Amino acid sequence: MDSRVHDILRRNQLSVTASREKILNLFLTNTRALAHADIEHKAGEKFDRVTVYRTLQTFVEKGILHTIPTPDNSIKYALCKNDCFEGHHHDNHYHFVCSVCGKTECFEDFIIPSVKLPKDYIANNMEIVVNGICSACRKK
Amino acid sequence: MDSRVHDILRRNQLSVTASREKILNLFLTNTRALAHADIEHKAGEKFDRVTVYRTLQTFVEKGILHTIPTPDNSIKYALCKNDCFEGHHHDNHYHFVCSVCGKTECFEDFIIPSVKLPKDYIANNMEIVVNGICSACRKK
DNA sequence: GTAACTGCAAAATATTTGCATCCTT
DNA sequence: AAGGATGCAAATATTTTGCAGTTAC
Repeated sequence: MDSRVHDILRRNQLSVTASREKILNLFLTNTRALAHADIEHKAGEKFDRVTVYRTLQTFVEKGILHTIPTPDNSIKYALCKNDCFEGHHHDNHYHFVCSVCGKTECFEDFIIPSVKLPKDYIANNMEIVVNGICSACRKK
Repeated sequence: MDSRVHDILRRNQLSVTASREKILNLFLTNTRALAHADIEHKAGEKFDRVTVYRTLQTFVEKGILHTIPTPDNSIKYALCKNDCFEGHHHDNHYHFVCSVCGKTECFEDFIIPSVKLPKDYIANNMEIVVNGICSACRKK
């Protein structure tokens, strides 16, 4: 169990329960984004379907996780970085989905260029999903 | 009925049926993107749910429509521009979703900056969804 | 006439809600 | 002890599949 699990839950005024600890730990020990099914059917674990729904929803509301829209329109979840706590999302990041293995990753260290909008439009945030082939699949 | 409807269907080797004509016409006479429910419950029309699913899928496969992932993870569909025929998507466009009225639009006339990827990653295309307030809602 | 498309029924999936019980604080 | 979280059952909602009848070409 990752040592940050407990702190993150307390920091967000969430009671520390077994399900929350295990699910949050999955994200902390995993670089890729996870879908509901990835969590529910995780080997060796038996999470109740409803608990997974509710836990993910709670984490998103608290800003611990954020959702990623994928090309096939399934929902994936990924950890927000530190800046995301308190609901203030740090939106200068984008997502990469590998079309071969399906791995979804969240990159923060790359400049996101601003986009021009038509007159009188206001942009609040921007979601960028890049599709391609990850380094591991490219080398196969 | 928009005069382009017939041409577009023939151009994509699709037989011209009433449902396809009506659904395609909705997109041609509408600047916003439409969700499955928008079409099925369209006033004055009674489309069979299954026919809508199949028609949308066919249009996406043919490259007539493309899907837009929205923040609430519902699927919306929008017309591809001419360049998209034959399955060659013209991906230099992005989508705007108004957080007030929910209107989803497809903009093509704005430069999309390239994004740097980690070493050995290959980008095939990029999906950009901008959230904000459209001009109509801003003026209210 | 033939192949493709539609619409109905039904199956399969996915998501939400209610509630009694259990756990955290 | 009190409030919140869980897990089961059941209600809803969504999407897919099968198939007989209909339509386009």
